[in-house]
Amino acid sequence: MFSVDIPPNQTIYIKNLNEKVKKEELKRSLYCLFSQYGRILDVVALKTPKLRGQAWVCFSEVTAASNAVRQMQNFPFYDKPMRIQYAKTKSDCIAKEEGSFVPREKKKKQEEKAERKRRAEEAQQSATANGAHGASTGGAAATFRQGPSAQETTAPNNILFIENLPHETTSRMLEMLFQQFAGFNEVRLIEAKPGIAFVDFEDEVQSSVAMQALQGFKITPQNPMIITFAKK
DNA sequence: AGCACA
Repeated sequence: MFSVDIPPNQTIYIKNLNEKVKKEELKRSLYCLFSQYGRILDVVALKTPKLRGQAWVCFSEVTAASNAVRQMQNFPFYDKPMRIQYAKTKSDCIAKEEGSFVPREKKKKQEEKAERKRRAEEAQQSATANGAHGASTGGAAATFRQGPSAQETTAPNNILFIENLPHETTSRMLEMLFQQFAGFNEVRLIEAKPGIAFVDFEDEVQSSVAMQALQGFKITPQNPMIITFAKK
């Protein structure tokens, strides 16, 4: 029942992604988010009906994938907790690095499988009028730590207030994290007060997107960042 | 829920 029965893989499979996010942005955000665990070789996301809301992130090391699976499990990403497993098969980009890549066409079995699946789905669709069991357990939420919901007490602002940063944080590092979001302007570290920063966006909608996406992001395992709107 | 590589 648990996803543990999938053997470790250099590639992680992520589902329950927010389907409203555009593909390119999604890939960039995932890249940025997961690059803390190791070198990323590729990020794959498709918007086809069967594959939207899912993505694959290919690491150069299995250990990186393992850490990502554990530590980013249920991470709130664009408002939805990510569900992460190892991928079931080897990614093409990995096979290419190993030199074991075979352009897909020798794989008749998979094609047959796919067609059988397709037929089964068609048959099901004709009989599908129901089918929704909301089993979203907010249960194991202790696997990641999120900042307090102080954003409820502060009005939206185009400026974000970041705290709980490791003291070694540089503005370069924060830029790498935040510049992927539309409307990003600049990062300001406060030398007098290490551990906090301000991040400017064009408007509060864009700052909100970044806040949601990076809330709880850990630059080090001990430092989930707490993001709130700056006070006016 | 859904495991691909356009």
